[in-house]
Amino acid sequence: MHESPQGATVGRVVETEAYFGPPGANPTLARRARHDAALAWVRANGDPASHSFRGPTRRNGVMFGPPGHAYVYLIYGLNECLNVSTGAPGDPQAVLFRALAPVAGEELMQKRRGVAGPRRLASGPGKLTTAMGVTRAHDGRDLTTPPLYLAAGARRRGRIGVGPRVGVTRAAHLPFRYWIEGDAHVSRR
DNA sequence: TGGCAGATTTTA
DNA sequence: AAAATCTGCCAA
Repeated sequence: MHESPQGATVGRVVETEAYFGPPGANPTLARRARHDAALAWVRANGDPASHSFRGPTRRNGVMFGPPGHAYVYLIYGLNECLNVSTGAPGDPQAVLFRALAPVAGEELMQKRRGVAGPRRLASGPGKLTTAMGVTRAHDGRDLTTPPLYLAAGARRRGRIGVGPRVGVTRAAHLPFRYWIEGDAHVSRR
C-alpha cells in the first residue's frame, strides 16, 4: 500500500524472490524439504546473487539494518526494484517484490505506467515500482507504517510455485522465487 | 580509471 | 533481438 499525494495505490503480492548474504549467515525459510539442500548450500557458500554478498556498500546498506525496511535500488540504469529487509541487524537478507495484483488505485497506476490497458500493471519488479510510485527516495523507509507499508490481508487461494530466480546467473540453481500458481499478474518469462 | 555485467522493460 | 543508461566491482 502506498498513500501518496497523488492518491493511494494498493496491490496484493503475487510474486517474490528471496536473497541471502555472505557465507556463514543464517538463512531462514519456511520448512520445506526442497529447501534443505539449498539453505545448506547458502550457509556454506553464501548467496552470490545477493547484493549483500560482498559486504555493505552505500547502495545495499539497508539490507544490513533492521528488518521491515525498504531497500530500493536502480537496475540497468532505468528500473527501480523494491525489497524488504528481512534479517536481523547484521544479517543481510531481503525479499524482492516482483509482482502485484492491483487492488485499488488502478487509474493512478495506469497514469504512472503511461498505459491505458487495465491489466498487468505491476507484473515485474520495475513495473511494480513505477505503478506504485516507489523510488529510491523510499530507500530505508520503515515498511510497517504509512505512507508506504505492508499490510496483512486475505491470501488468494492456490498453490505457491517455487523455482529459480529470474535473471540470476550466479547460483542459478537456488529455488528462491515464489509465485501464486495460476495468477494472471505474475511476471511472464 | 576503464570496462563490463547486471535481481529489466520496451520497442523494432 | 537490442537499446536505454546507471552502479558496483575488479583489473590494470
